[in-house]
Amino acid sequence: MIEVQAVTELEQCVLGIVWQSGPITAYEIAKPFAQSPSTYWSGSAGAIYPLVKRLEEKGLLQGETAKWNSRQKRTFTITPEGLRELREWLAPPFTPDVGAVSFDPVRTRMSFLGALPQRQRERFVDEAERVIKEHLEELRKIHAAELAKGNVFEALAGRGGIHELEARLKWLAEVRRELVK
Amino acid sequence: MIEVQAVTELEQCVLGIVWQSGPITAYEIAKPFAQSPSTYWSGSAGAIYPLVKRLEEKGLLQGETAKWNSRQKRTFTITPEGLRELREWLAPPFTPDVGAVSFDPVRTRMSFLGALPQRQRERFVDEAERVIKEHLEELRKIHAAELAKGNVFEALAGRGGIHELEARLKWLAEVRRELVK
DNA sequence: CCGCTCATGTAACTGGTTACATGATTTA
DNA sequence: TAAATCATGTAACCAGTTACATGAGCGG
Repeated sequence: MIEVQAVTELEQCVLGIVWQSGPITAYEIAKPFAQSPSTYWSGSAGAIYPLVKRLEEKGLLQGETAKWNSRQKRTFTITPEGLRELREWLAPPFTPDVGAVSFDPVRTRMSFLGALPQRQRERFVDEAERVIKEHLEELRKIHAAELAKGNVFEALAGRGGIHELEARLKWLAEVRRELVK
Repeated sequence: MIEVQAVTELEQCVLGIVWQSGPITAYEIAKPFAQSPSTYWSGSAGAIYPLVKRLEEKGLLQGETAKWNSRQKRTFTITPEGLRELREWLAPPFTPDVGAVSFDPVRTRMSFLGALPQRQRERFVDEAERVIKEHLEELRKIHAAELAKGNVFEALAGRGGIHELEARLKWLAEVRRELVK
């Protein structure tokens, strides 16, 4: 019986960050999550510090305590097994959910929009458009920055997010036409 | 001090289902989640049964035990407070994350695609396109069914999902062009 | 010297998850 | 009569969350 200790999506993602930016501290790993426009992961210390410890115990990360002025900090590097794990996560075959439609709070609410009176339905669409446009602007700034830094794959990923929000706006425009009809 | 017992997104969603389809059993509430193409919520008994009990305790749902042949089953109806809660969830102002970009496993992986050799990067895009197209086909079928049933808002929501996956395909086509360049 | 950032953790909680258990009803 | 579906729950688990605690280094 093979011991298949599951690696979570966040763990895989951290593996990717360490691959790209290692040696790196847990603090530095957490930062991009905390600052990301996506709210999916908080990037809190309570998530990351135990996580890197776990990955180290699994042999996917290698920790090293370095001195930093008078104090010391712990940096992590990806191991060969970690890189293998990362590549296995990245490369097909994918788990079934990879191609699935994502969770979108606006879409979820849309199903029940009939519970609002007509005027509030239109306000719903207005406000959704507004907040999405705000986020879109932020994504465009980040994307420009990634391009400038030459992070090709980060930039490509960012473009994916932009496409998603643009699609959401296009959809909402359709919804509005349907509502006023 | 006001007792603000938070209602989760899944709870709100269940509230919406009961509003639309009540009186309804916990079993029937769970089914659409379990069958949904989205894997975000499992729709397991372990999620729904305790949840409806919670909502009943909060006074947002009203349970009633009805006889069903020789057995009995418990059906739930939304209360006036439940409807108020539902409308508050639906109507603006939204919580900040509502307009945020969603979690997309393909996009997450894209950031680290540099860890794969060139040929596997192209295979990544191929496979991603393939699985997304599969899901898209399923969404289109469901959308047609919702339209046929006259569920306007369900159909509109479904269209949102279709737009999202179409945007993902458009994005991947761009990525491929970038990769072979 | 004040406040911000860097840095490392722990503690309590929780909203889900999977898996299990049971049994009636319906349908092929 | 066997299999699928309807129906209701519980138990153990767990990967995250928020909040707390601590303290050094640094820029103005």
